[in-house]
Amino acid sequence: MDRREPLDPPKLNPAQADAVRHVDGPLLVFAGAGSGKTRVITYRVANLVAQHHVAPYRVLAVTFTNKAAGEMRHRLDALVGPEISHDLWIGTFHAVCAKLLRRYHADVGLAREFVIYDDADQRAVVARALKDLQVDERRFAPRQVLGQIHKEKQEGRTPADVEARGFEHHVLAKAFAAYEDRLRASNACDFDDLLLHVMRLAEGDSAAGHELRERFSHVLVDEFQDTNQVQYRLVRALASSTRNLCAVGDDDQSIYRWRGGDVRIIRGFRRDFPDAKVVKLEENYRSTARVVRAALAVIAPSREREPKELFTRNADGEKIRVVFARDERDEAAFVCDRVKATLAEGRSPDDVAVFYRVHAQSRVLEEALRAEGLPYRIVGGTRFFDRAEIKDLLSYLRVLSNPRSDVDLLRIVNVPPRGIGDTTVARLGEVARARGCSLFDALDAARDGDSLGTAPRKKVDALFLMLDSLRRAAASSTPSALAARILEESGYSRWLEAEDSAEADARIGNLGELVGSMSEFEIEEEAAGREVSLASYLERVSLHTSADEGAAAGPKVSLMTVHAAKGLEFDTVLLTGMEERLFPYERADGESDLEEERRLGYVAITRAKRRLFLTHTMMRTIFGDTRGGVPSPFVRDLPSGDVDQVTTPAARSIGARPSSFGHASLAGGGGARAWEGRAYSTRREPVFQRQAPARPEPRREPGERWVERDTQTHDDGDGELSRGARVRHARFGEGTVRAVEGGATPSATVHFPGWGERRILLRFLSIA
DNA sequence: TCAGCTTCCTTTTTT
DNA sequence: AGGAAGCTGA
Repeated sequence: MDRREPLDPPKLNPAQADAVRHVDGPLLVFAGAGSGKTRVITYRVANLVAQHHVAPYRVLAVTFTNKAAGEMRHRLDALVGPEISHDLWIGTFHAVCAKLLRRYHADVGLAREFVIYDDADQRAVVARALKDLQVDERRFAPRQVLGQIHKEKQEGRTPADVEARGFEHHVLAKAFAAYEDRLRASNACDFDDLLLHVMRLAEGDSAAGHELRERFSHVLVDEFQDTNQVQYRLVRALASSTRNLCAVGDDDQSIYRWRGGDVRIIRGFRRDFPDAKVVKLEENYRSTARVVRAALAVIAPSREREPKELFTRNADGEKIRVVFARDERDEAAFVCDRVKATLAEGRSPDDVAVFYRVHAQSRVLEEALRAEGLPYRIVGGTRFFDRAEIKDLLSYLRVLSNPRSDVDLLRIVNVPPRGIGDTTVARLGEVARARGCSLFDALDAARDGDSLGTAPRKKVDALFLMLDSLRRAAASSTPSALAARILEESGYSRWLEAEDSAEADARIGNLGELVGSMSEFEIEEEAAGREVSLASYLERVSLHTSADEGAAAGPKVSLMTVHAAKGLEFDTVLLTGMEERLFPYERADGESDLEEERRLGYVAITRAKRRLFLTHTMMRTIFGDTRGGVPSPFVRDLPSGDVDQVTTPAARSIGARPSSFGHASLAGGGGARAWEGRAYSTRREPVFQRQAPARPEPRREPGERWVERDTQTHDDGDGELSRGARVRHARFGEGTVRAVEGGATPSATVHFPGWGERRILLRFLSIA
């Protein structure tokens, strides 16, 4: 994100000042897009602490993402100084609750080492529960059932509540109950539980509940329009002793209904807090007047909005371009063209963003950018921590920390292969059930007795002994050292090495990175004076995800879904796929879903600071079928006076006319050109590619399988790399070599600015 | 145990 | 179209 405004107060406008000055009692801030919300939040917190002597540790500010929390912390560091900022409670809902549960775990029936199950773990639990229930697998897919369970949990309901809804919910209620039982037995939580546990405590009569309600004097919630019922009840409870609850958000930007966010909460806040002070931030400082008008035109038809008047004093700026392309490839060619033109103006690729409604649209865009050698990054997508080898290693660590975690044990019981197949695992499951113990204990029990044949018994014995010895090692070593030992003693490293494939090498590299990041974590935590334990590392990892994996080095065009774009801003925005069925997405039907699509369109448009393109195509191939494209109704809502129509040559050559509005002005030049796909790029404007890299970087991170496909980044390792050399790594960018290690898999220790020292296989480095 | 085949599905996604 | 997950045969 590029927020480089100075931290010393530019003048606050009256509304902003109003919000900042408010001290006691409930406060609701409607923060329009680009209205300086973050500034208001941070100044208000600073004001509480500095002017009103509120103890920093009694201020709680919650966000939805780590990134938002990090930014808030960063800004407050600058405003009030690190010593004070350090004591403020700033974090995501989940991180804050995890921290509280570290203190109150016993009150909710968890052991101190409880683990947090991610999506895949949760699905595994549901799958096992469903198997036990012997329900029709076709009617009850784990994924679906898990989704239902989350929906219930996000509304704060229990299996009993579901059961009470009637017979047709019986299976769901049973599965839900079994899921909860299994989590509890595993000493594990899902993400919802972190919040639910704390919410129930804070609403309850226990001593812990009383403490929780007294703990914070001021509670602040960012992106309040996306809160779900549980989150709302949680912050209400936490703020109940003082009622100093400050909610900041914009109902027009509520786009997460599908994951529990309930826009009615922000709209109904005044009903729940009739004495709330309400402030509306309505002046937009981000965008040109045309962009603001376009955004307002798109959101205007929405019903049930909180009334507000977004305005700007910025100049009109450039007209918005609505671009009619032939198909998605032509659209991509247009995008490339605009990127080049922007670079030719001397701007950075960082200034440009390409948005789409669904990930499936990204592939064609990527291909085109890559073919043109334009640097780009995909924001979102698959995460480092979802990679199989990473999850394996983490499962080892989690089993060692919390042996009751069956899901983790199951994951690694035969990885690497050690002759403990499905049959043996099933037997172990029976043992566990018969004794009412965990799988880990069943492992121990099966070492003698006759539940297993001789051969499997030996294997199980060996596994148990290995885990047991690692467990003892766990007590006395750092997480990173333990991880290294696991890789050694479990045979995991040897297994991968034996595979001797590019993919296996990549996996080894990933594991190396993980271990490296663990040492980094240890150093950081020690420096901050915090206790370093396996449990604390695991917690950090569970709550920490792709968004923080860092935008790697080098300026790049950003590609992302509109959802991922919320909260960001860019000089130039290309909003693609503005067609019926795609945006609004066809599966969003029903009035309230359409309203949310509209808000999504509003979010997309308001990201643009200066220049905005909306593209649509005549036909599009997606999900395997080709369809004709009708311009999105949102395009038709745009104010005609602020829009220029453009038709790409390829589209024009097959007779496309911007007929959808009738006030079109055609882009000049270039008569009919070929039918072939690249028509547009054949008449590209003169481009000075001084910014474009001579050779395109390999495509990488987030989003991809971690397999190095690009041979030119290989360094054959014949000694030309030495201390002090400048090298480049796909994820960490440029760095300086500190040491080189030879051997079968030569590697180097490299210092990357912002990342610290990493040990990296030479094959992943190129000379910078 | 595993590669290769089939079938199914496909919005958005943080934690 | 393309990916993931499940299944089957060697």
